[in-house]
Amino acid sequence: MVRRAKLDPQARILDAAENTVAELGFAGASLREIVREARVNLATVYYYFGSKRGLMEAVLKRRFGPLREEHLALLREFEAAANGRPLPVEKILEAMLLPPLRLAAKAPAKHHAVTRLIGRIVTEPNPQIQEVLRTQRAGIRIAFQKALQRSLPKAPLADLLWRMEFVWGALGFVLCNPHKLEVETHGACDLAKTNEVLAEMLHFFSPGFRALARGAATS
Amino acid sequence: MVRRAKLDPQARILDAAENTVAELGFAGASLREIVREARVNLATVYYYFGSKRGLMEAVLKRRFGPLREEHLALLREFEAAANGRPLPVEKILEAMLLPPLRLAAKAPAKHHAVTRLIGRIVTEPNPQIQEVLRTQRAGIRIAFQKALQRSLPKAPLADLLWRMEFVWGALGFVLCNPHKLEVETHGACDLAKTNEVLAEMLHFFSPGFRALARGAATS
DNA sequence: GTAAGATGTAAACGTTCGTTTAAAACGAAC
DNA sequence: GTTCGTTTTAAACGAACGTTTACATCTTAC
Repeated sequence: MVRRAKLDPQARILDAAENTVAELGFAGASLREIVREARVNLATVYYYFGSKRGLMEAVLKRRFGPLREEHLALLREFEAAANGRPLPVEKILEAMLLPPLRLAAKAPAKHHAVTRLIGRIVTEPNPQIQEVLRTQRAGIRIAFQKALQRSLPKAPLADLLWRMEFVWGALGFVLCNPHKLEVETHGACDLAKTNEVLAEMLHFFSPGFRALARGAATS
Repeated sequence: MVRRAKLDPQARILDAAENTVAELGFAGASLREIVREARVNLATVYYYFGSKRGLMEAVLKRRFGPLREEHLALLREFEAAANGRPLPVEKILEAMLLPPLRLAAKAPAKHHAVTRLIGRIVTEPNPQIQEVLRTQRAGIRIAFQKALQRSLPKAPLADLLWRMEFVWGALGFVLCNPHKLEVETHGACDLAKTNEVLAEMLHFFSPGFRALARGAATS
């Protein structure tokens, strides 16, 4: 809390906004609540960010910019190591899942703000926020789709796309409310154990993708 | 629209509230917007539902009550047909997935209100709403967990719980914004084709569960 | 020291929110 | 036709919202 005061007002506002949005959603987070937590004047938000929407965009960009880079970097790293061969689905899945999971684990134990922020976008109703997210994540979806198509050339595109959506959905769901997850499973599911979660997801999703290796699923 | 006027004010309010919540979320949906669409007076909401929260609870209960019944009925039906033998995971998954998917397909083409409502709950920030949902869905989670444990007795509980969360997450995600789904996949993913979606999910998830048949996943 | 530009603040703007009040309109019973 | 309980309505309440304005306070340069 003492160190907080040393940060620029900008950073304090962004942190407070992230926390509040994670807790109350974009519509439910009010500027007055945010500036109270950030210990700045209400007008300061407008000085730095222009409007509530501007602040929310900044909140999202601060997290999704680096996340996007990490996604792409990991994919490129794996592809470089593969020497031109198609990646196994496990590696593609790892590149999809690891960056958000790492972000989740990095967050302080009780404050899953980042995590819940990421999870929240899945169902964000506000069309303006949706648009920001869409542009922020442009390219990511396509990069992974291309990688999967190379890895499973015989798989019908529709099957691949459906399965990608399922993976994103499962990821967003567990990111969204890690505390609820932990409670309802009586501690069996702990999002903080990154490697464990990643392993669970890889073991669960890989067979489903590999079933497509020989072409369309039958029956 | 003409038929709408024949409905009780209660039903009109519930319909309007469902639409508005689906579009704007619980926090974003205002009573004044709802009563405008329902063509009733603002105070009517308080006469029938007591408060905004009461209305929201009624909106949720109207959908989740029958959904819950359908879930349990389907599970019982399959178990009756199995004559005491454990259900194959495909049947359990079908009982999990089919009721919401059917509800989604039943909705009029352009108005995916029910669908998006169900999807929205995944990340609903409001703790009060969360509590309503938790009680509404109590039992469902456990019923499917029990069925899965019977079907895959050697699978570690934690693995089963994780996988169940992934399934719920994937389902919620595709329910949440079917239109976005259709656009971003250029029409390849159409939630209205219930059988197709169900088949995709079954083919994707079953292998992941079956991999647990012989015990814990290794590596 | 002072001028100038960047940064911070207090106070108010108009709007919309959830909620309440008190009275009007209605339908069935006698 | 009057009474009584139910349903509907218009109007207002205080509070909170996003936003703007005008004014203080700093920092830096000359």
